[in-house]
Amino acid sequence: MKVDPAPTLARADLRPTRQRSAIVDALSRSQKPVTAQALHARLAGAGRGTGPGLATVYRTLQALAQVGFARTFPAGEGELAYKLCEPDHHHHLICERCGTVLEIPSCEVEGWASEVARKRGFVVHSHEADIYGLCERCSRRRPTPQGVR
Amino acid sequence: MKVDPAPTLARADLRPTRQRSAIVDALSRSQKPVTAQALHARLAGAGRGTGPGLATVYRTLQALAQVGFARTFPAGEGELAYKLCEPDHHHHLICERCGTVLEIPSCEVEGWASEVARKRGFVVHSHEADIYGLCERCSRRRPTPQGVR
DNA sequence: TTAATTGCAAATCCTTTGCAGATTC
DNA sequence: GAATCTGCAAAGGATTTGCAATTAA
Repeated sequence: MKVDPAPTLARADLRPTRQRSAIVDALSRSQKPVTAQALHARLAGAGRGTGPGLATVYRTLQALAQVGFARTFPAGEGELAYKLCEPDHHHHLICERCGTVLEIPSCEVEGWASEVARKRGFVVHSHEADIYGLCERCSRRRPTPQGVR
Repeated sequence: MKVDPAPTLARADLRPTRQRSAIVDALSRSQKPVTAQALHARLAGAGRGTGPGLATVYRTLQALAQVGFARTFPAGEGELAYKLCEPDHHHHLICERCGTVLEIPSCEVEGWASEVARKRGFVVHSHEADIYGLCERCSRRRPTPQGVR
């Protein structure tokens, strides 16, 4: 799923600095949500002391999430993991074993949502729907599950 | 929605202490998710210095959530809000203005979920689906929205 | 009597901020 | 040049933990 960081940064109205590009690049290589800490460690390990500072990682992820180019998932205790994604409306298929997240573009939940809401006098603004289970690869193996990291 | 705290604690396999009862009681009176901090403050204010300690509030909420008698919602930055709820499968209608959360017992998302998952080789374990919007009362007024508190 | 529970305060630990210097436009 | 970024280190703030005293079973 690797992607050229430039267009993403441009669309998010962020200057394409070396640090930000590295962050988006690393993020785009991951099928799983990544925490700021993990991303920071990963980038520090790669470029021999040349990775972005932790503060920059946080600031960038936050900026991406704010414009909808990244979504946050709860990870561990009090941590947030980020995953790059399109700002369009979509849902997620989340593997509980390996943490992989797939985007589901189509949405057939609309009807159900508005119907349920109407019955109780609610006006629908939006909805979220995520599916948890095992991805194809994981459902073929047996062993121990892992958390989203 | 007030409820007798005893059965809930019993079902959660927690000894019904004065502190825990107070916590469950306070929680059951709220239609909105409440943070541990807020709950602690609320209980301290009520009983004139006799409220449960902050640590106890955290421990109790955590225990309830673990057995499924409470659900957590993200609140503010890095905070969690808790709401008492049945451990059965259900979804939520969340008012973005006043923060009220209604449980929706019926679920018509099953079919959609398994169909979408099957197409990508996923095995479904569970799913979440929450609807955001305005509750009846709020949709009739205009003014400023409030966050979940 | 024994095991669970509480409170307090100290310790954790993720995340945010202030600011001077470096970059991008 | 002006407006944005970065990095560093110092907060900030919610949550967890250790431990002795208290309470439920």
